[in-house]
Amino acid sequence: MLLRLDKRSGAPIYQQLVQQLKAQIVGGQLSLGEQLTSVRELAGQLRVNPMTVSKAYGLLEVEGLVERKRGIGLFVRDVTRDPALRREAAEGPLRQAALRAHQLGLSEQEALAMFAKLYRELSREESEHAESRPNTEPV
Amino acid sequence: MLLRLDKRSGAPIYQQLVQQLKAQIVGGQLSLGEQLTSVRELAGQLRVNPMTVSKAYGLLEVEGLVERKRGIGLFVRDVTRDPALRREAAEGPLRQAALRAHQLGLSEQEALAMFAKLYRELSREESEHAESRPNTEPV
Amino acid sequence: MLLRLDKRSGAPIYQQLVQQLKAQIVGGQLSLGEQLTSVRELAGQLRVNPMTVSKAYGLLEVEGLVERKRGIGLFVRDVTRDPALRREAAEGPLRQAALRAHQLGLSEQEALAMFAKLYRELSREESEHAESRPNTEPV
Amino acid sequence: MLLRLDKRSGAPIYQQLVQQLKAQIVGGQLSLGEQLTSVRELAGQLRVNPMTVSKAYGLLEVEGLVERKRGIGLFVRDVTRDPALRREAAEGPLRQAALRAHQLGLSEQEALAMFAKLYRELSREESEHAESRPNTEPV
DNA sequence: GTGGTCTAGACCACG
DNA sequence: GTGGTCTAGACCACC
Repeated sequence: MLLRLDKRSGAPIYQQLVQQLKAQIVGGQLSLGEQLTSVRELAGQLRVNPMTVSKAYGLLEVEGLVERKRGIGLFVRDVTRDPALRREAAEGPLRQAALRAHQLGLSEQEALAMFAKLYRELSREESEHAESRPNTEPV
Repeated sequence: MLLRLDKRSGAPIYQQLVQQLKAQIVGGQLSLGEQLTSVRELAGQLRVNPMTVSKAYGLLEVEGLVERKRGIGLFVRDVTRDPALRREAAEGPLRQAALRAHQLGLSEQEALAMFAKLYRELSREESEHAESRPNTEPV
Repeated sequence: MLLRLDKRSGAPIYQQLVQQLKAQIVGGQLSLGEQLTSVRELAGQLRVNPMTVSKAYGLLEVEGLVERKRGIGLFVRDVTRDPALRREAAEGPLRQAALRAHQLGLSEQEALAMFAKLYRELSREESEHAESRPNTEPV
Repeated sequence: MLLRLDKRSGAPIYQQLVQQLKAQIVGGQLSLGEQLTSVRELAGQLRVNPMTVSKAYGLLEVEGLVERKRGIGLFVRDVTRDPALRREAAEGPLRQAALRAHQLGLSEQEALAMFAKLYRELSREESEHAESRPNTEPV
């Protein structure tokens, strides 16, 4: 699970977790039946209070995106992965970023170049993840 | 001033204002010596309490980006507009957006297309603004 | 914490708080790691609105003198306690007082005597504080 | 007239003026019948809006410390100069200064030494004033 | 329990 | 008209 907390954003941590986990479920990065990292381990990796992780997981369960198997863990449920929905879910952060780039006076070309570069970095990081990635930041 | 509040983001309103205003100052959208929209007017436009706007303005003053002229208003101070700084300031939101797009399983191409479209919408909105200022949101 | 608000001074309450707290931190009356009186309690003791105290605390945080631990409280950060800085920080109010004494035509001897007396009263008050904390003003 | 504005104090300028002028009248630095510096000149010297000086003068007149002779200027009226009153009037700023020194952890000895030094500087400045002092800060 | 944010509305200082 | 301060009270996030 590729999660990144933005301490400067001002948004509550549990909310950042919910949004990112939800995105990965809807986006298929977390596949049906996959087990979520345990509360304690994730809390350790993110250096966050376990209650915070627990709260986020709780909200995912309430929304029906995740299923709790007692004594075992949380698992991703079957979920509509409608491409239109996914694009819609991406719109908020993208608009936010476009706004900021615009306010900063970056040209469309500059902004697009930066965006593409950052996107590729993420892809690269995750593939490295997949190979060997025991227990360290970033998650 | 093109400002957009994201009620869903969880970040405090005054902080959203600070970040966006700071971006416009550094980005040159608000030029040196220009007067900021008055507290009361901006509060009215954004349908927000004047104290919230005032708090944001106060923080900008503390940071030295803005100067208060008593009884008159707030004015943009001289500020370094180093392009490198601007790109750096844009990085946070861009990375956030790239992350979300990636988590949602959007391809780089899809994401870039959406980003470009949103950026252009902003440019269009602002130019329309300039022509005829209908006294409505967005600001 | 020995804090005294001067209602007649015309200076905003939050600013009086900031200056006095800053002085105590730099002066070592509030030691490293010590927890500040909670917003609500201090507000109660000073008979002031909690937001006013909170605003003062917020400014101390912005200045880096104080650290917020979420859900726990505010704590004094490590800070240079250079004696020269302390004397410099004392100069403002001392000059102010000297000026007023001079303007009122008090001789140097008279003024010094009054100053010494007032200083000793403060020391006495604080030591009494330490022994038995009667839940009353002054703080 | 030896007047000093403290921009950092947060107290309104006109109030600082009132207090200092009042002190000089009660203290006898401004003697009976003496004419106050004109609004415009004082405003110029202090680099302050004339309305601010005017407001201060107006309040002195209301309090009966000063008399307006139309077309000529303001003059100091006869006023009780009870020494006890003068000491009382000095107490506020002195206590303020003692508090700050105490909060900063200055010893009584240190504080007294600083106070004495500042007091003497004022006396010296004023005597220099008396000799030749056309139009520059400090007033 | 901790601090933080926001609102609505009153009042002040300054030009 | 400008910005600023303060209050009272509601509600949130985190431990």
